[in-house]
Amino acid sequence: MVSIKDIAKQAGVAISTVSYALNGSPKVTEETAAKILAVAKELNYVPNANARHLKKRETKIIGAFLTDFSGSFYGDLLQGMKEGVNRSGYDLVICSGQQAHRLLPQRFIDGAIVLDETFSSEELLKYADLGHKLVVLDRELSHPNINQVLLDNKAGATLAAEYLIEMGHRKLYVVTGPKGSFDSRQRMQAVKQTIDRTPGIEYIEIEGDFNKSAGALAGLQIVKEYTGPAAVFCLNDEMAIGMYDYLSTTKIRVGKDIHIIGFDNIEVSHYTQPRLATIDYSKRKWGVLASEQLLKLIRGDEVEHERIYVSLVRGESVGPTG
Amino acid sequence: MVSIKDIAKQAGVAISTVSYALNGSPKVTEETAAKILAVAKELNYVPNANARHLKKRETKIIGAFLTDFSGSFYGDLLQGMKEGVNRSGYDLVICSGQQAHRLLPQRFIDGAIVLDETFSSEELLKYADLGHKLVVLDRELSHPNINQVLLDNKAGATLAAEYLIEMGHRKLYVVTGPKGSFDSRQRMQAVKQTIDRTPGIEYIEIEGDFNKSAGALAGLQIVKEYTGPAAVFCLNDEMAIGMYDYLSTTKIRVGKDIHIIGFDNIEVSHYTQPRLATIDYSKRKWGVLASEQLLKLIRGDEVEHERIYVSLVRGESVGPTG
DNA sequence: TTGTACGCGTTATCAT
DNA sequence: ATGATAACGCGTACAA
Repeated sequence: MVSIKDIAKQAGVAISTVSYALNGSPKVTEETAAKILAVAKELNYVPNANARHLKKRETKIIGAFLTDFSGSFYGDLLQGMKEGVNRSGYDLVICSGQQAHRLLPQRFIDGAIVLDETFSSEELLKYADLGHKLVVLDRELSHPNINQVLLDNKAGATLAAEYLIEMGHRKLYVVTGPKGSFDSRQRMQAVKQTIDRTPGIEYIEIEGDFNKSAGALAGLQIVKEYTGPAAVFCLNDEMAIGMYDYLSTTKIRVGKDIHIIGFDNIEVSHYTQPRLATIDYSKRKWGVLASEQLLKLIRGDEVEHERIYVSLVRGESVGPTG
Repeated sequence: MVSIKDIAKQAGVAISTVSYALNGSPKVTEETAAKILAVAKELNYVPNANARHLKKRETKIIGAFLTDFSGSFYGDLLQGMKEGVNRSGYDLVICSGQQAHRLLPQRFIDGAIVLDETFSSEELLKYADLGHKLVVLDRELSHPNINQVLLDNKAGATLAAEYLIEMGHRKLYVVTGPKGSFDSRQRMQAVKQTIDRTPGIEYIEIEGDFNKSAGALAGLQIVKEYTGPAAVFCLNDEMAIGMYDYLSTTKIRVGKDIHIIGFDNIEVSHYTQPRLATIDYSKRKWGVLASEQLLKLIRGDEVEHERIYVSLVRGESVGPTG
């Protein structure tokens, strides 16, 4: 590997001169700088990031931590994050799994955006205490080194529940996310509040986990106890899709016998028959905002928690009470 | 930040002793080692990866380069890669975009898996020349530091074309990928060879780019010149989905008037009505194999190019000639 | 066990 | 005003 030392030798100047020249410092003559640049190119010089980062104590890299890489959920979100960090000369890398956590404390990245239920809050707080900067998208955490950019779950869930009620439904299932999920908890709360405001609603809760299979299982249960039209709020689209899958093996028809609404407006939802009603929000903006907040934290700017607004997408998966 | 120097001071030993102890070297008494470990924990010591990597000249991190983060295409593939690298104590990070290329030459990662048409072969060869290890999933490149793990495009495309012909179709459209795409080229070649073996096939090529919009445009063209049943081989599922989208706005029915087969068996395809016929392969295995090959390259083991086998998935999107 | 050179780039300080 | 010298960041591993 060629280092600045090699360049210095070749160009007949001091090591520091090479460093200054490569960094465009005005401390070097244009002439000398040009010569050094030429030599560097000739030797195929590439700076060793590890050496630079060791000295500068920053890497200009941001990490995004996800539970897994599956589903079409993350595309736009990550795209947004990348846009946000690139704009400020940072790079984005996506990581997943317990093992990869080390990248943060070992200073491999300058900060992290976390959307990973399995990343414990204790661990996050520990890192924050050590001075690492974090943005969380899936929980509430109070710490000067942590910023939150959360979905407006309550608004979304309220919209969904009101929509079902508006369409005349009086028997209302909710298929929840996993026990520990912040998003799930918030959405459930909002549903309950909405129902409390409307007399005569029958409310049944089915525990899910945000995966397709949970939706299928919930579908099975609902069909088993089927007595007449029912409405279901799957707390995310993934589970709604799972429920479609299961129902397609029965004679129960979505939008007629069972009315379903989801949350997230993932891409697959566009292709379901009938079109799944759901709650939409801009995943790209979410990503951009999250990365901007993180960079502010890193720069030491003032930051306040942010919220991502949502809207209702109607679909034929919810019809009037039959 | 606390460094081994702080630990050494606190524990009353030499810096090198600390380093040995932390790395579990037998050169240190169990007693001393225990004490040092205790001090390290007490001080919340975390090694600085940059310093270690600077010295060891390796990072134990592998990078996967993708064109973008969109679509449900990558999930299993990345999961497979992660499994593969984790098994050997490496971590995986996902990168996208021109900017992020720097991670490789700057030695931020020990090697890269590339599935990104926009990453030029010249650039890849340049890095390979500089000694960096690469696995490519989307092109053929001959270099001792580069290994290929490619789809068996020819087998897949042949299966697809033969399926359409078998079902009685004699007018055959192919919607291609972008001009530079290796996969697209290989698939087209195989289709042509298959057609050449069967007399009386009408063959029409429509240029696409592997995106949904190209499929929609191709659909438009096909409908415009529609005279009777036609079969279409979209060289990936994404475009097939785009074509479905467009056709759903017309009175042309998939599987009756137009018969469509795709390639990739992405998740969305399962939810199309009618079910899209396509070419399937294990994306997870592809990822595992790619990472294994890269690690072999890094270790300096012998490696040969690998191939991922494919199979036909029948679907109601292809019916008999009407 | 310990002292120390080393990996490589940055930058403050000093000499010309 | 230019540019050279050297300390520094932190962990590793050889020599003593």
